[in-house]
Amino acid sequence: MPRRSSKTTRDTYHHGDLRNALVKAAVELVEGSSPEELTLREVSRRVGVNHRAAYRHFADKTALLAAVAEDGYRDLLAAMEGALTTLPSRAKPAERLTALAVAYVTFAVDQPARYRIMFGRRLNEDGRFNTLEDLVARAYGLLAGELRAGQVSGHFTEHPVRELVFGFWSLTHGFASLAIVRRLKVKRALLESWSREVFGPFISGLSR
Amino acid sequence: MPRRSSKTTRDTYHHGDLRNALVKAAVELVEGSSPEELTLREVSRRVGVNHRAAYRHFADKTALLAAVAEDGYRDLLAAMEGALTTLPSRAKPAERLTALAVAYVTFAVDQPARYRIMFGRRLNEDGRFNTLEDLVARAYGLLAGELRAGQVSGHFTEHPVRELVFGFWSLTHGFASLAIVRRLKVKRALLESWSREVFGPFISGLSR
DNA sequence: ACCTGAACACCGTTCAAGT
DNA sequence: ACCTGAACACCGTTCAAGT
Repeated sequence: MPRRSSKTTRDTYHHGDLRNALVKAAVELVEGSSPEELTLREVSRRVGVNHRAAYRHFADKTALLAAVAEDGYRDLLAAMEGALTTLPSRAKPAERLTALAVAYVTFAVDQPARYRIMFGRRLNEDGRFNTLEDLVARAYGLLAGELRAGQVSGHFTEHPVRELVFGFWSLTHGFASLAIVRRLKVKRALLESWSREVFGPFISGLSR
Repeated sequence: MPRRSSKTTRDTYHHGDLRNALVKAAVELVEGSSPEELTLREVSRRVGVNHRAAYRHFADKTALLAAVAEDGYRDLLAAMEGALTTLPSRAKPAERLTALAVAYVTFAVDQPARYRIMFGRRLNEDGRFNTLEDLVARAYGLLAGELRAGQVSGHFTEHPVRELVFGFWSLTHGFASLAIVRRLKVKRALLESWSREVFGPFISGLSR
C-alpha cells in the first residue's frame, strides 16, 4: 500500500529512482551555491531520504561527484555539438573552432560549480568511473576531427593533431576557469564577443 | 622562565612566530597530500599548538588558504622573473614568452596542491586579502610588459595588450591545470619540451 | 596579549537493525 | 533488496576561561 510522504514526491517505502533523484538534487544544490556546499547528507535530505540510503547507489562521496561530473560532460558535449550544427555549412575551419571555443566557455561560465566539479579535482584516480573517461575521449575526438579536417583542407598548419588539441583545450579551459574564479573579470553579456577577441590571435596561429 | 616542549621547537608559552609557522606547516601538509587534506586542526597539531590559537592570526580557514596562496603567488612570480633573467639578451619576444610559459607550467606541475589553492576557488570574494590582488597584478604587469615590448619592436600583432595577456594566461593556466588533474597526461621529464610544442603554434599566432 | 578546553553543529563512513 | 538509526572520528567555529 503506497503511503504519502509530506516532504517529497515519494509514494512508497522504496524510492524507485533514487540514484537519478540524488544526482539531480546534487546538481541543483551545487548550482545554487558551490562545490564545497555539496554534501551527501544535504543531498539526501533534499530527496527526503536518510543519508545512508545514498550509499546504496554511491560507494562514497567521490562516486556522487563523479556522477555529477558525468552529467556535466554529457551536457558540455551536447553544447559543443550543438554549436557546430547551427553554423552555415560553408563555415571555415577557424570559424568552426571559434564556435566550439565559445560554446565551451559559455557552458563553463553558466554552470561554474558543475564545471569546477568536472575539472577541479582528479575524480577517477583509482579507475572506477570509466564512463567519465569515455565522455572526455568523445570530446577529444570532436576537437581532433575538426583540427584534422582543417589540415586536410589546407587551412591549418601540419602540427601533430594531438598537440593542437591540447593547446586548444588549454586555451578554452584556461579562459573558462580563470573567468569562473574571477581572475579574468568578464561580464556575462560580453562573454561571447570577448572570448572571440581573446581566442582570435591564438587560433590564427593554427592557420597557414 | 622558558620551558622545553617535547613536540616542537617552541621554548616559551608564546610561540613567537606562530603565523609563519602555520603557513609553512600548511604548505608542507598540502604538498604532501592535497588541498582537501588541509585543515586548521591538522596544521595546528603539526605546529604543536591548540587549534584555537590559529584564530589569533587567521579569521577563518579561508584566511589561512589565502596566506598559502599569497606565498604561492610570490614564488610563481619569482619563477617567471627568474626564467627571463637566464635568457640571452638577444632572445626574441616569442622566445621570452615561451620561457615564461614553460616556467609557469613547471611551477604549477611541481606544486600542484599549492597551485590548486591559488586558482581553484575564489578566495578574495569579500575583499579581504588584497595583497593577493597586488601579486596577481604584478604577474599581469610582467606579461603585459613582454607583450607590449614585442609589439613595439614590431614582432607582435597590434591586438589590445589586455586581450593578449588574457589569451596567454588562459593558455598556460589551462595547460597547467589540465596537467594537474591528469586530463593532459604529461610525463614530468617531457614537460618542458612538450609544453613548448603545444604553445608553439598558438604563440606564433601573436607574431606578424 | 596570547593560548587552551569544552561545546555546538556539522561532515563522511561503518555497523547492526528494521520493512 | 532497500532504507533507517545510532555511533565514531573527524571538521570549523564560538564562548568562557586560563597564563
